[in-house]
Amino acid sequence: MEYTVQKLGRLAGISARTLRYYDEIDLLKPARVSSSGYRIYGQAEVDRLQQILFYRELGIGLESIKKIVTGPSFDGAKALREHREQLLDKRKQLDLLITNVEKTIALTEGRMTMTDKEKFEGFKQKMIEDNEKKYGKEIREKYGDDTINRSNEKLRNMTREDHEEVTRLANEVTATLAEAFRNGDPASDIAQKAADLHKQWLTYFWSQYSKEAHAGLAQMYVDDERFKAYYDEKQPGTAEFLRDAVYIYTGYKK
Amino acid sequence: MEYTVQKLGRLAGISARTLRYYDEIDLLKPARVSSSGYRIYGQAEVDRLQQILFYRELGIGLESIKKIVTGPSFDGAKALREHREQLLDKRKQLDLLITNVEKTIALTEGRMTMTDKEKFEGFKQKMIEDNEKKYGKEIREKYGDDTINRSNEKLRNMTREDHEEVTRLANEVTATLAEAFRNGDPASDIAQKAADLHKQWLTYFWSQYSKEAHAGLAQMYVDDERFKAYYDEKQPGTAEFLRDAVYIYTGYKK
DNA sequence: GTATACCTTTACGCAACGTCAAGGTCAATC
DNA sequence: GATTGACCTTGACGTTGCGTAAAGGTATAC
Repeated sequence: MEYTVQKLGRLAGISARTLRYYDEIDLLKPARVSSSGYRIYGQAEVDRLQQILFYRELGIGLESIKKIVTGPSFDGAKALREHREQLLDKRKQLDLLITNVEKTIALTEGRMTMTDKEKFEGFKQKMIEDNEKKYGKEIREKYGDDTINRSNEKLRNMTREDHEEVTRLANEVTATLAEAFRNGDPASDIAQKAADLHKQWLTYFWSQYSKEAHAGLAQMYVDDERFKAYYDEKQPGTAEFLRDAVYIYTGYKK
Repeated sequence: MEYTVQKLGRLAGISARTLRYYDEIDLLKPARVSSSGYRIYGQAEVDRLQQILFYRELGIGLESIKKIVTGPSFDGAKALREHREQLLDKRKQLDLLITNVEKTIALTEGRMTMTDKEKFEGFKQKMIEDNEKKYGKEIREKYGDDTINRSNEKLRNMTREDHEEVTRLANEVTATLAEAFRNGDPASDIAQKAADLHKQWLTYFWSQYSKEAHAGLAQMYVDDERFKAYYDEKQPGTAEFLRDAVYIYTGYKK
């Protein structure tokens, strides 16, 4: 059986242009060229094309594929292992990206109702950026990728009701926190209620709540100036107050 | 504070070329141009650049970023949600890729010892390709992505010992199968032992063994000609024989 | 004989810069 | 005041894997 570019293209599910390109870069040459200049492919080329497409589906670059399919003694398995490493790295990055985007969505939506949108537009970006860069890494190192990924799952599966609940909780946290702050005692009932609400809010984003993580996050609120700025915006000292309340709430020693 | 291209680049961790490019595409124009033609950036540009880089880290294209940061009433949250969908799709594809690559590695390595490498080089590719294309899809549809992904986990965590065990098992399967075939009865002890070994081999790739899946796979060995060709290579009829043995082994009705 | 479906080569376009190249500018040092 | 070295400018080509015309020749069916 002999094929012209289009026929072979249809057979393999690729365009004629692709075949011409493969010819151009010496990846797949036609078996012969007809008197009128047509590219004619035979069975051997069909087979080879299948190999090429197989590797291409794995995301390997054409140059590497060329080495794999032309080099007679080339170690295909080694190439695959190397490629696998690259893919795993890529996925790690992608997971991080998704985490960031999802948290960004949650945070912006959750906080849009809490504060003046316009005013915070620029600030929010920076806050979230730093939050994610620093805090995302720390959490991942501490609790492993799995925890984070499960957390992503949770976010992904959030319904509209969940979202409303999160927003409501976020508002309640700020309100309660503000009230407790006027009181002044992080051990007071109202401050502990704020800490508890904060925990509830948190569990919407973390699949596994732990006292240590909660306390750690509270400390981060103080250490990271932009985070701190967010909480302190209405009342300076609120970030520290929340941290103290959470410390007491979680029974975490200072 | 005022910055030239390189200074701002250092501050933000990007190249001067990138800044010139952003100028060129009207994504970030300098505050002013000095008498000698130097680009001079101010605080507003620094802030804007941070926004740009934030979105860029999320993998959003520069054109979209332009819309986000220039459009005054642009719905950033909506853009993020859409972008999230894209990322999730991307990750799905990537997971599939990784699955394929890993299975390919396992299969090629596992079978390299079973047969003449040279001879099968081209054939293997086709077999695996079809196997993956057809069978990967079916399994995914039937058992869901999670099963497959957990299976990936398993493969990812394979140690050298695991690998040797897999290779050993693969050899044992073929040897036992060949012996059983000479016997001729798929219900015989030896044939059932082959089916059992095959199951053991399988569980290295599937996290959740099920009789249905095992039987289904056995049937596929017969239906798919290339798969069939692989098993039948030494002894025609072996694929059917294995299927019959597995059917009996799993108690699956014909 | 002609319609039309196919083939050819040539070449620009895409995303986001990296990387020379050729030449002007700034600040400090001799 | 001249030189030096670090910096700046624009221009333009290269990267990857093709898509998409454009301009023109060919095979096949009616």
